[in-house]
Amino acid sequence: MAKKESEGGGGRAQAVHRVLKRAILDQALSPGSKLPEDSIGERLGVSRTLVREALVRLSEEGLVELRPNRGAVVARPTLEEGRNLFLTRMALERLVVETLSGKLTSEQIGILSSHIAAEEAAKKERAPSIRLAGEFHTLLAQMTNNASLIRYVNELVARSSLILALYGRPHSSECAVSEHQELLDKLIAGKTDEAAALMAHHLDSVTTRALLPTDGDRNIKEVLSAYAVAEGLA
Amino acid sequence: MAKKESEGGGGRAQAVHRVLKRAILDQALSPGSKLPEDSIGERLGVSRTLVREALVRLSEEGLVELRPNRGAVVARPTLEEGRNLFLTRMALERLVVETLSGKLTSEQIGILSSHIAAEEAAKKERAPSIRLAGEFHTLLAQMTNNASLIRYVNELVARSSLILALYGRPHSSECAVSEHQELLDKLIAGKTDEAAALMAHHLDSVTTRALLPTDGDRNIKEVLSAYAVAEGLA
DNA sequence: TCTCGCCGTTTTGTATGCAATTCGAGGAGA
DNA sequence: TCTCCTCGAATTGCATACAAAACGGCGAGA
Repeated sequence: MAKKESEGGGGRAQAVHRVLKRAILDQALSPGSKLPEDSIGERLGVSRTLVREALVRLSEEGLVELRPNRGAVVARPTLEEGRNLFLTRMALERLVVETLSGKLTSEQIGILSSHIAAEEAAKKERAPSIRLAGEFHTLLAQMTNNASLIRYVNELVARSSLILALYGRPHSSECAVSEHQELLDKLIAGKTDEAAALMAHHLDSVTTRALLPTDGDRNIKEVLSAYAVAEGLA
Repeated sequence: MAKKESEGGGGRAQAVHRVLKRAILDQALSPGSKLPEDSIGERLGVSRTLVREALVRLSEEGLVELRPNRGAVVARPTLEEGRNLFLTRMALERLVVETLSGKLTSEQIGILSSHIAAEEAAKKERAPSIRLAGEFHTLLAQMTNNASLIRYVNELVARSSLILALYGRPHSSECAVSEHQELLDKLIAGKTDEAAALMAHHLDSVTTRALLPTDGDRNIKEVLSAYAVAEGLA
């Protein structure tokens, strides 16, 4: 009964997919990074065929951009795509809380509570805390038992990491852990509307706190100012 | 400027993908049909490699089930997945109408109106009318300019066809054309809440009218009764 | 100095070949 | 007759080979 392979899924293509996805979400591969089939396959000990399959999957999930004849890169969503993405997230996560409100089992509550504790513990380290914050949302989605909802929330949460990597403020704690705790309380209490409002506020604050400041104009200025100094242009 | 290829996308892999997707949505390939790589490739004049890529894409979209070592088949969502799917659809399409309400340009109104006219005209033919009804929803989503929203609505609408193919009543006109017209009217008038309610009702009626009747119990009984008669058992 | 175009290198696109697995049809044994 | 086993055919999993396209450097010409 023991599995020979290190892990789940099916074949090695899935494994490649998981490796790349993980690397992207950890920002070991940052948006815009090239993903050459050859070197990836060589490094992972598989042929280009499998790397290709993994890249196709990732592109379907929106984590990778496949440019015909020009190779794959880690996706670089625009700021507007980012905002739209959070709009979509909000619509879906509202469904999540509506589905879950007042219906959490004690086992589920335990899982969520300990997850929040883990978030609290990891608050100081940037990379893990980002991942854990995302996982809280996917964990919630998981509990709905709604396959399509789960898939989409997963994708959106994953892509949110990209957005935050690109446009997020360096020090914004993307998800205030306390908000997760509050949300959980409302869900347990079955206060659906309040929970939904909280979720909306929670996601909205991410976009305004971490994303908005300030609309790309500032980014351009920042970028240019660095060059200006280097060129002695004030 | 004239394209050599018959259509859009990029390479031939996308073309294969489109062909298969179209065939599935037209129910030329019905749920459960086997999709052997080499016969498809042979028929389409491409190698298994490209068919494989297309199948991977389709499986990511949820239209095809990829069974390791056992080939691909057209997906057969369960009834429960179906219901959940419509729940998800409702959440997303609510966002669509909220986004669009009161903001349709006259050009867009024209497009939608003529589409509704086309639906009306094709009302009698089963296959095209199903496709057109779906396209109305994807058309609306398209107009939001929200990339992720568009993608998900597209996927969900496509999968809805599968659901209806599997569990839909033979004669249920899945989307009453008049409801599309009403919805459009509300959107133009900017009556957001009414439009949202209408959309909710519209989708809900699909699940209850076409899907619910009646919860699988009846299906089992029906199926068994046929066999019973054949065996002289009542 | 700047631009354009040529050509070698690198990377992707696609087909094909071989090994591994599954499926199904007999056939032996009970 | 039923079950289980074996073996061959069909199909997938994966690697590799070759063709085509893009990238980059270099030199010619303005």
